[in-house]
Amino acid sequence: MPLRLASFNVNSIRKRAGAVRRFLDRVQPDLLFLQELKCRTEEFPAAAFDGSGYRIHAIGQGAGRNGVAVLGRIPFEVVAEALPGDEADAQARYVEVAAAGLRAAGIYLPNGNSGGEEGYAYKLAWMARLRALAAARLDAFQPFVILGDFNVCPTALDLAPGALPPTDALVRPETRAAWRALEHLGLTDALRALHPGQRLYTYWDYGSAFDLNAGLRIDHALLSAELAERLEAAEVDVAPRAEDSPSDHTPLVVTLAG
DNA sequence: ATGGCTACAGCATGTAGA
Repeated sequence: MPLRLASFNVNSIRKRAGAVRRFLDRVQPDLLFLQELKCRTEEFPAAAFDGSGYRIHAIGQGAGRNGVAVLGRIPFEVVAEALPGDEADAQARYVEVAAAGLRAAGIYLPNGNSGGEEGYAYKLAWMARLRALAAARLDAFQPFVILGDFNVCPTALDLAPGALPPTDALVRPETRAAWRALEHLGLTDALRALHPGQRLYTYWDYGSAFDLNAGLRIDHALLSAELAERLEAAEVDVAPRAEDSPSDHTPLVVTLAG
């Protein structure tokens, strides 16, 4: 049986519970990682998933910020609710599970455009901690995937021309260098590996950006070598972005051979 | 290169997103 993993930044789960339920019913991922819940853990609209066959583990945050979750139709064990070395960080940006013989980390990487240079430094520090974690997993030969909203356009191919200024935290040279440092540990960018040279986006700003296809590729799945060898498919599922009242992101779906 | 969106807290706008 292939294993299907998905990631979806929902921009408020309370607004998008219906969209997520439709996605689950249609695509049937084994594990789905959500970002930007924008609610407290106890406010997660779990009732919308009654009868779906999915178990939910949400890590919310107050003040309508951040928040991640994992929904699984296969057994999974939550092994971390914060990026290791980051436990004191109150921001809900990380969830890691053990399932189907692998480790999967769902992330909501800091945007880095707010809070001035301090805010940007937080993003780079977070990326450095993520790299240290990935290095430890790879050193242990642990089948490992990191997926989620990375808030990084890795190359010029990953954003519509002119969509962002070169000073934006999503494309700054230091951001891209930190992404490459992750890749160079031996991780495979699943979507890019199967679609080299193609302009594929996972985010379109509200307004006219979707109609103009002026998007960004900022949601990613990075695979360890064991999982890269099993990579069968990686697709952007654009359908949820075309619905009424959508998230500004749309799901990324990765299929691994069983 | 933002906020012309959108969401949230909370009740007037400010913050954040990317």
